[in-house]
Amino acid sequence: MEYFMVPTQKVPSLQHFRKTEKEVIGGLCSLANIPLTPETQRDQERRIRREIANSNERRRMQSINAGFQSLKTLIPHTDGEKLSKAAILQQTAEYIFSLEQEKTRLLQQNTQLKRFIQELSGSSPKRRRAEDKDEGIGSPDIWEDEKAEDLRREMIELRQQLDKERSVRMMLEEQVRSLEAHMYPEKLKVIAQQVQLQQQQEQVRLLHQEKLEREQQHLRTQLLPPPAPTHHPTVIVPAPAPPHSHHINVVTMGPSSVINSVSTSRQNLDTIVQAIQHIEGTQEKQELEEEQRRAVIVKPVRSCPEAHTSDTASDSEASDSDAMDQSREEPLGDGELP
DNA sequence: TCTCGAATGGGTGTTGCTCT
DNA sequence: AGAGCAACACCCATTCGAGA
Repeated sequence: MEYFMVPTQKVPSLQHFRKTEKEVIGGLCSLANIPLTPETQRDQERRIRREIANSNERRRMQSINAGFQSLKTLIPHTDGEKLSKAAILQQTAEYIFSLEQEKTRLLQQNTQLKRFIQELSGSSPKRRRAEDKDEGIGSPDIWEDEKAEDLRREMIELRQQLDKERSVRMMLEEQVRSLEAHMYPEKLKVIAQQVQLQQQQEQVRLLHQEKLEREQQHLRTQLLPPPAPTHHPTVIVPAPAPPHSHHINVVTMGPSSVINSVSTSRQNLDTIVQAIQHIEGTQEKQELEEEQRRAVIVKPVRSCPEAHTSDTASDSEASDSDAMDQSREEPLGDGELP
């Protein structure tokens, strides 16, 4: 209200106005030879008060009109368009309403863009959680996304661990072979070479199978169309565990288990010991120990839940890798970049 | 003293009718 | 069809009295 008030300094002071009015009225009365009786004096004062009130009312109306003009400049309208006071009020209300709707729309857009940026930059779930909390816009979709993100990260960690274990295994096997060459006589070497050959064949088969896997996966990713981007949460459902194969003759290294890594190295040592025992003619005892050894080696593999992601050369490998691929690909499906 | 609502009068545009 | 006119509606400014 005060904002639109007419500046008071431009308006003459009330006392001055009243004094001037009195003087003017008195002068007019004297000019018209009208006697200044008490009644006429009261009428004059009453009229003067009325005039003052009217003047104030005019100023008030002027301030109201100034406010309407200010509103008119704020609302969208064509130049020269005539707008009544009622129209100004109605259009102002409509304009404010549309601005509020626009604000809501922009806020939603901002939220979506922020989420998209977070997915692109791969920010940590904790940070995202904190940011969402700050905005107060947390939704179940975000929590599902975070679950998927966690699973994906866990999968990557397992992969890295697998690579590390593989390198350790190769190193240990190399050490065993060098020790073997130094320690054992020529007779043992033949047997050791046989065992080694068997292991190499096994490794070749492993590598071949891995290669096939990769090719299949590559084909799947090429043939399957990328999932349409959606804001629905992607829930990763673990693939059903394949039936455990009982091919215990082939003992290979589990991909993501330290236990399996140790078992394979131990297997190599056992194989050498077995060869020595074979030379010493303890054939029956060796077979007994062989049975025990296999039991020891196989048990941890079968009991370990991570065996599902194993790269063993068993029949269940394809299913395992499928499960792995499924859980690896799904988080990427929801418009997420690798 | 200020604010507010009602009443009033003037200006302007629209509409319906009549007349030419 | 177009001009003229009365009625009407709308908007606005002003006045006035009541009340906080």
